[in-house]
Amino acid sequence: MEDIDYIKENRLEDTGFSYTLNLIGGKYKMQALYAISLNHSPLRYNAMKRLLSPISFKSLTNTLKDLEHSGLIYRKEYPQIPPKVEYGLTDLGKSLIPVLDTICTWGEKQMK
Amino acid sequence: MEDIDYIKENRLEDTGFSYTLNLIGGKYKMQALYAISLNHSPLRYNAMKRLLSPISFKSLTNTLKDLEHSGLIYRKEYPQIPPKVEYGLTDLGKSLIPVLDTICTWGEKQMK
DNA sequence: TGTGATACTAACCCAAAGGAGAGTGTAATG
DNA sequence: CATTACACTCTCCTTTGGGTTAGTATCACA
Repeated sequence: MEDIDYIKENRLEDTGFSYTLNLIGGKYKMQALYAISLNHSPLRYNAMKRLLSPISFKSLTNTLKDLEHSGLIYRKEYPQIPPKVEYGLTDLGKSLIPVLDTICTWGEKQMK
Repeated sequence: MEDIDYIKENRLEDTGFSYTLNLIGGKYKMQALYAISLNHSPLRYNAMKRLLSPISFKSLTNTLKDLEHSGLIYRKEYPQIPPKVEYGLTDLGKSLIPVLDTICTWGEKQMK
């Protein structure tokens, strides 16, 4: 009984659930990924900012950094002036899109 | 161009995406739903607390209230002493389980 | 007799998330 | 000659989420 409770307690924290949410939980992470996906090609910083409006510089930068560190997006810098930076989905990031789709689809069904 | 940008800006906020996340975004909401689902029957308050440990009373209460107001779970009170209250999935809540499954499954795949 | 189980609520506090606004350097555009 | 665009960074401020602790009423059990 004690044992079972103990195991159960730790169960939920160890599901793929928390793992996934650690990567894409947060206010804008899923939206950022989805925005790139909908665009069918990499997005530049300011384009992202407009799409995720009313996101702030700070949040956008943090969001992109987190997603990059998680390996879900890549950052490509072009040595130009004025600067140009593109953010695109990695293979890992692409593998998440079906998941995001189910979230989006469920919501759309309920909205009407 | 202006028009397109304007439309695109508002797009992401109006997707089913944000709708869904407003309902199940947050630290424990998905876990709470998933816990009930895994249990295959309604859960009592303290049982939930143990499963979602280390959740606090306050967070659990808020989580349950929000989910109830969203129509994803129901609350059934038995007029007993000591009190007994059960929380179960509504049909709407059940319809979300497949979505939660995809999130969980993706995470499990990546964890190994 | 007193301890624990039940399902909470209320008051207070803290840390982290997020927003606002200014600044950077260069180059094309009006 | 001034403005705009680009991709940010930095500092300060506010908001929010969540934790901690204490307390409630009643009954069963040791």
